[in-house]
Amino acid sequence: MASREDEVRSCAVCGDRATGYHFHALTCEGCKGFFRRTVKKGIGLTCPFEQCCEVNKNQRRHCPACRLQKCLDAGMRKDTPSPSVHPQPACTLSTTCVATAHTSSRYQHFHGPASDQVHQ
Amino acid sequence: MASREDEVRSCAVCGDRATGYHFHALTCEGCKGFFRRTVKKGIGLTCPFEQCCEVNKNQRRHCPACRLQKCLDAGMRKDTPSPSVHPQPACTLSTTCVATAHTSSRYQHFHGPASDQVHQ
DNA sequence: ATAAGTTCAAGGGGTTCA
DNA sequence: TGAACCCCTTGAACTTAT
Repeated sequence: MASREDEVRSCAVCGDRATGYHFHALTCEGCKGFFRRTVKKGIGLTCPFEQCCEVNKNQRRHCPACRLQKCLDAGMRKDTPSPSVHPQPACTLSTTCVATAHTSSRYQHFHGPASDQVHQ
Repeated sequence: MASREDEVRSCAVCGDRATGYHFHALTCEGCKGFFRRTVKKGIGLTCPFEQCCEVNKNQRRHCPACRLQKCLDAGMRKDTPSPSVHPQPACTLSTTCVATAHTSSRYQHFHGPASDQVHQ
């Protein structure tokens, strides 16, 4: 139908109108905010059913667990620099350098419910 | 190395198409701008991991700290030879350190994640 | 011709508040 | 919860300098 090149782009999670790429997936403002908040809280969500609730524009609010799951399935994730091979601390000798690198509590990651990522 | 004009010249930092030499290294427009801006700001970037993130065309935005590191490794520098301008690699002093590092001179500066926007 | 600097629209993450 | 807004970073295109 939409023949225009700037045809409506729909949210990869709920199908609503997408506003752009958010956390690596084309999503609407709603799912963008939902994902940000949820990941930040890092709480565990549980689907009261079988983890297969439908997630569309009208029902997306009904089951956060399934919505989050769909977000992840859509490829959403906090920006995690891809940790290449196993990190080889180049500066192992420099006390100063290593000290901060390793003891830093910011050393947590991977899509995880990590609190703060590489962000402002 | 690449002295042939027909050969595709790729950015020494991210592999994207290079547009020429910028700050003494063959780089793309993106890394050129990134380097200029970053050095100018002179803020400390901190990698949430271990300063070993992959830096390619698609991921270069994810970890500014590692991107800057790779710029330096590629030989980029402001024309002013005065070392006071750019960060002083903690590892440069140690031969061993440099030797073990998979790339070359890795450093890690930490002016604290104060207000920096280490973020893509 | 090259490389350094400048401009500016787009991208995208965070915050606010109804 | 999500629309609206804010603001920083990017990078392509352009201008200036050598």
